[in-house]
Amino acid sequence: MFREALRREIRDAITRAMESGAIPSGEVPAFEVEVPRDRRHGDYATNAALLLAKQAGGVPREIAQRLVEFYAPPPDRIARLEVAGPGFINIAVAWPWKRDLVATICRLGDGYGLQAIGAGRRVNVEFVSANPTGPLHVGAGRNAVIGDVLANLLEALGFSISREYYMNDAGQKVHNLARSVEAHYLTMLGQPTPPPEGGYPGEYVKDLAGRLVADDGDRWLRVSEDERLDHLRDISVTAVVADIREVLERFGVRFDTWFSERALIRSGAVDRALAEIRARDYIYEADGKTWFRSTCFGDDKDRVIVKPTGEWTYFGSDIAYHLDKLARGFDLMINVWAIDHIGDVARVKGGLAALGISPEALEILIYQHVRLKNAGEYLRMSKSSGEFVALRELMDAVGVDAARYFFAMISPAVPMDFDVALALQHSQDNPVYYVQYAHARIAGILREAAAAGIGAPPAGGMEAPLPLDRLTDEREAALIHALGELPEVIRLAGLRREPHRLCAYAREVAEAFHLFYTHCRVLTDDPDLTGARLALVEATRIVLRRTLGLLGVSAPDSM
RNA sequence: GCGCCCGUAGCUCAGUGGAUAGAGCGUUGGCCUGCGGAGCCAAAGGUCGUGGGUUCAAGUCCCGCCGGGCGCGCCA
Repeated sequence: MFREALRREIRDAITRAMESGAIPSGEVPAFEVEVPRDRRHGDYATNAALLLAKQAGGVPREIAQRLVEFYAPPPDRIARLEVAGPGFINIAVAWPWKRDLVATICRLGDGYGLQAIGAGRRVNVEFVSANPTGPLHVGAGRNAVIGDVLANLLEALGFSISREYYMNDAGQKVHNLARSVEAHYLTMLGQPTPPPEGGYPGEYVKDLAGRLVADDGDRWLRVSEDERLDHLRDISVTAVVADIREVLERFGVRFDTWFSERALIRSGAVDRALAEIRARDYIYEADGKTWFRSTCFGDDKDRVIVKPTGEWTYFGSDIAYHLDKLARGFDLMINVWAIDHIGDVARVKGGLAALGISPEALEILIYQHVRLKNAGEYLRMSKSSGEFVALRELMDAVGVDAARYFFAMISPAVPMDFDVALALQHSQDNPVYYVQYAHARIAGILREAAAAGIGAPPAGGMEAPLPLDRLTDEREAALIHALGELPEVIRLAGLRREPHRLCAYAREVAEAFHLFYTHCRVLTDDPDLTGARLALVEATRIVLRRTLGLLGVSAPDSM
């Protein structure tokens, strides 16, 4: 809020100073308006003079001094401007401007922080997309939160977002699932059958077979193996997808589109994509296989795109899939992938490049694996080992709010240790409670005010002028400063694809509030002071609820 | 071997080329006579893996090395 205005005004000051010859003219550098680490330096600081000095020569502190003279903002907005250190300009926001922000937030309500940067550009965010061969494990939880929160952020920035799940429901993996169910099915009907090579050992596989026996009895013994496997695959995938969908919904994630790879292949889209790449001469036949010249796009060797059996490799359908997304009108595709797919990034982009599509149309956000720790021991997690911990179990154990907050809290680029024992034993210590507690406290104050007949400020219109000039305390100032950062946090977290910034911010706001709360009583016998502080409390509630909302974490009125 | 990522407090992690590197947990010691103590205050704890380089300024950018993760499938 403050930052946008400061950036604009400093840019104007630079332009005016250049025009008058007070500083060397040239391009306006990409300067920063940042919060100084040491808050005694003021609310904000800019390095504009340092960059100008570097660019056009001159003494940084002198240039800073000139800028200060040309800036000359009205005193009801900036209380102090001073040149400091090597040439920073420190900026202290004046009280009237801070008080304005409180009124603005109360007026905007949940609209506070919304921006128009995206200008309606259509963005497809594809995430989770786990193979439908079994229940989601905890790694999918991290993927889900990163994707969902990023989608929320981009929506707040004015992008038009579609959330998508790509189901790899064709190919060997789902075939193996069908074989695994078949083995149990046959065994249950008196034909002992060992589990297949590459099969899935989980309990859910047996349940699927059991359900089939209950529903259809031995009907599927009396058909051909192909027919049986087709049916088993269909019912298994359907059941697994339903389970995945249910878990994700409980986890607060809803997709606009569940995209089927089988349907894509059946539509002929993959054949068409291949034909187009072939027309551009990036395809050749050798050893009975069809190859893609990925070496033309920086790969270290060419890749098979059609196997000797005539089946597509995953690569063919991947290309067709991304073409399909573009055909649906998206300006940008963002995929959230686990680190083990890092090698595929260049290949898929290469495939798209072969069709003349800019690599910038597809952005792949890589996140590191989640390691589950239990009392210091790392748990092996893979579906084939059968030893994975399901997202459902984790969610049941620590709660949706804690799980989401925890997954969101850590930068995607950093491998994450999730200590199950700790989460189970000390879930009360999870940082999410600190933030939620601040919200609950606020709700308590507003309840109390209402019960005492004190009119809390309405979230919508604030027609009556508030006695905000009664806000004078340094903790009030610090809290307002924190509230002012929401738009910038949303901007950075969204544009840099760094959802974890929201958690750091939520904590900051909660901390500033708790500090305010301990030192500044809200409900007093001074009506004006009470009114002013109630407005600040309401503004804080809006910001906390908004931030938690972007994280998909609840903002409870009581705990 | 090649490619990408990570290395910051005892542990888990923040950190936008900028001023004295920050949180949480854990440890130690304080604070409940009015709105929720799931809170507040204070202390201890760091050669930012390592060696160079660029810069007025490097945890941040570049190069080498060490340690770790993940890839380098006619698996998806």
